[in-house]
Amino acid sequence: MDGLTIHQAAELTGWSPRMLRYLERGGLVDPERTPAGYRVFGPGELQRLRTLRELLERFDCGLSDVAFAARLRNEDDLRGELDSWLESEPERPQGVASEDWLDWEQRKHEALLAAS
Amino acid sequence: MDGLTIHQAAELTGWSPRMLRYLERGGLVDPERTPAGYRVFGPGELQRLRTLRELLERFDCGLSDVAFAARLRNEDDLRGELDSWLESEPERPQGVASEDWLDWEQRKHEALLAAS
DNA sequence: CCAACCTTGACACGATCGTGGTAAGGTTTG
DNA sequence: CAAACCTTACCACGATCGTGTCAAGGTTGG
Repeated sequence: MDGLTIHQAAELTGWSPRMLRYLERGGLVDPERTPAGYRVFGPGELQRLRTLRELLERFDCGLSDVAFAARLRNEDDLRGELDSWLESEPERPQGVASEDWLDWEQRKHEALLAAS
Repeated sequence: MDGLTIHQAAELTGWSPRMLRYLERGGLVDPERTPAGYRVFGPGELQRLRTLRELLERFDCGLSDVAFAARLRNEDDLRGELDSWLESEPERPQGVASEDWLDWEQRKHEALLAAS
């Protein structure tokens, strides 16, 4: 057997064995199995696991976010509809905020100061 | 004033006023304001809100998912890294599962039956 | 000026997420 | 065969999400 056990993989990637199983349930990793059902992690999987860790921390996002990004790649209609919905976002006035808005912000600050 | 108040918009879109404010906090909608700070919803925003409802139900996803999709559009490096991570996914054997895996599945069923 | 709106902020509550632990049982190895 | 692994299946717990409700106060229209 030329692969690592779940504990060894955990040791080398920084994940806990518990989390490695959780990641598998979420479809984010998919190790091979021995005939007896033991998970076997190869070098590629180790790299993916380390990179995943780095990704999550660097961009401060959750596993469900990554899982959803995976959905976006696989489900074409979801990606399409979602993309066109986001496309239609009416961008706020690109210049300075409207006088009205400034006015409102200003009043808010006054109110805050008055309250303290 | 040629826009709708938050209650009217709620009535017409199926969202609650509470949720409309929540959606705004999440950056998923961004209504104009009157000088006094009252939200003003235009026809475009109403349409977006209805479409959002439909999206969420049709694809069974959450607001945070949509918000994350928005992040993906705006943050190029996030999209890039995430995409290349997903790209590297070692696809499971495209054909039938390996004999080993089948074997394992079979044993699992036996174990389950034996337990009951 | 008063009723009926609107605003923000807070508390609350069930559901899910990310994690850990532990139990019950199969496997591998010295 | 016993120790040290592995497996799945649970219970638990804090954090966050999606929602409702309520309080305290500003705005507006009859």
